Amino acid sequence: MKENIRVRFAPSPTGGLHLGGVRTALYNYLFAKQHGGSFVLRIEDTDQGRFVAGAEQYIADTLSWCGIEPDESPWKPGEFGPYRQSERKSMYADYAKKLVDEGYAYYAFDTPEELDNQRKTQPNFQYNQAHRNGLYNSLAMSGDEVKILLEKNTPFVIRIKMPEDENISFTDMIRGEVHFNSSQSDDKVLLKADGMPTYHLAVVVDDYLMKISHAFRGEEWLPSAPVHILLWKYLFGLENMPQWAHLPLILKPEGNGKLSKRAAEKLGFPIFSMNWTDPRSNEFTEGFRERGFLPEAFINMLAMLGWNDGTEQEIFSLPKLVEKFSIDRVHKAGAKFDFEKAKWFNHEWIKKTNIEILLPAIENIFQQKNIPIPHNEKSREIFELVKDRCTLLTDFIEQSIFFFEKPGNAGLESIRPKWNDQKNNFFTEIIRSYTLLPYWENEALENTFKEIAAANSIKPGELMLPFRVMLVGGKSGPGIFQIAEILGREETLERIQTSLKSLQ
RNA sequence: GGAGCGUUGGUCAAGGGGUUAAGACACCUCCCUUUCACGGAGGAAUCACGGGUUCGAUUCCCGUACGCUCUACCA
Repeated sequence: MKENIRVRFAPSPTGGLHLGGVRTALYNYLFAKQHGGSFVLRIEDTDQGRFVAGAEQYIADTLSWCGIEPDESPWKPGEFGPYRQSERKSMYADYAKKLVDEGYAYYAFDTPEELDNQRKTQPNFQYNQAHRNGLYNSLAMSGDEVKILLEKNTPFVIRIKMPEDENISFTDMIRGEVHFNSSQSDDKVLLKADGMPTYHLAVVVDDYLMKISHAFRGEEWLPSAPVHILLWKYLFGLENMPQWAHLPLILKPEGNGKLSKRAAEKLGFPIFSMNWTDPRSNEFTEGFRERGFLPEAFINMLAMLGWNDGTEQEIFSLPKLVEKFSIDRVHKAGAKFDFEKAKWFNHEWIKKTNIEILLPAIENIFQQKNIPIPHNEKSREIFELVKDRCTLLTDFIEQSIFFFEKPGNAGLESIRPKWNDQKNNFFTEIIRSYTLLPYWENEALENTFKEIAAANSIKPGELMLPFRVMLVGGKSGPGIFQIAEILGREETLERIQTSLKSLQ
């Protein structure tokens, strides 16, 4: 075990941050913090052509929303910068050349078109030991030929020369021993024609230069691990290689396969942490945050997708996760994402979070919808009353809107069929009694209501629903006398009166 | 096609040679509430298949099936 724990998260900004990416970041962070180490954020923006403007900021914002603060990042450089791969460009070519000089890699002059042709004519074509001698590279030609081509500035890539039939194995922190045969992998491109490294070269060089001790990434990287292992062996020595952990994938809920934006869209749930507009297509995607998720619930839900602490506990705060997390309890198998369960986590967090803390987010939601609400004790009281019925932050609107806006007349239609003079008289009398009520308070309201009902020989049950519809406009919600109490005498009486008129 | 990885209810999962195979989400029933939620009680539902090893496999081993990932000058 290395002395200094340094865990890196190296997202590509080409597609923004999906659920899987945030979970990788989270696990990286948990592991680093738990061991008193550093969480290093490095941006893999090697592929300039597909670089998405604004993605970097988006990644920063996401992590910040989740409460995950990197110890080192492009915006908070440590001593191992720069932290943006595009700014590290000059560091890679020398290592690639060194590999060529030592016989571990070679120049390849084949154009992409030529290779495309090979793949068309040979279904399972691979640039590997079986084919490389018949291709246009420095292994298949004389040293003089190579020199001439290089002097003429012929475009080239540098490829790793995969050894023949060599056993490559390493210990994955989640999967244990994993074995590969070197003949299975093709000769991956290390340095592209534009001088930029591919991911394969870049991770290894960057992880070495940044003294990374632990590298966690998605399971999709497992098949290319042997290339990375070899590179470590050739360049820096296996003893300096970070410990690997390949995290299981997050799968889509229906059918099988990796969770994708398409799948999420089809089933109507977010896949991005926050709203995201793709600058290339202008396509807008709603995020978990705007959908009404609490960051605490978001990371809690993510953490539990592939890990648990072995007890029955499911609700964990970030500090608790740091305390309890253990990489060897992470699952090997992928987990299907379940939006219902995600909502359950949010519901639990809303219920346990103090209204004072929730208030800014709630007010924000109302503001987004252009519904003005007063910032006062009464609002707090209202939200406290409806809190337990809200699964998403956005539910606060639906659950409490009638406190802030008068309900329309539409709801009255549902009670009109059973409406009669007897009920009309009852409510007329209610208005009179409520006007005279010394204390406008829940229990007094209920008692009076029942007394008058009894005096008129009507079952209270037949009157409660009409009363509710008059005040709220719908058939559900908190206790109706509690609602009336908060609404206040004036507003309550006015709503009854308006309804009575409408029902004539 | 090849390689790697995986497989406990519909979903997330605990367990890991002998268990009535936890718990959560979702679903159903009942209670609470003169509403709807919340809450409470209960219910239905699972070890992919076939061989070993063993007194005994869901658990260990080997196959098979199925699924996923990768197989780009993308990450």
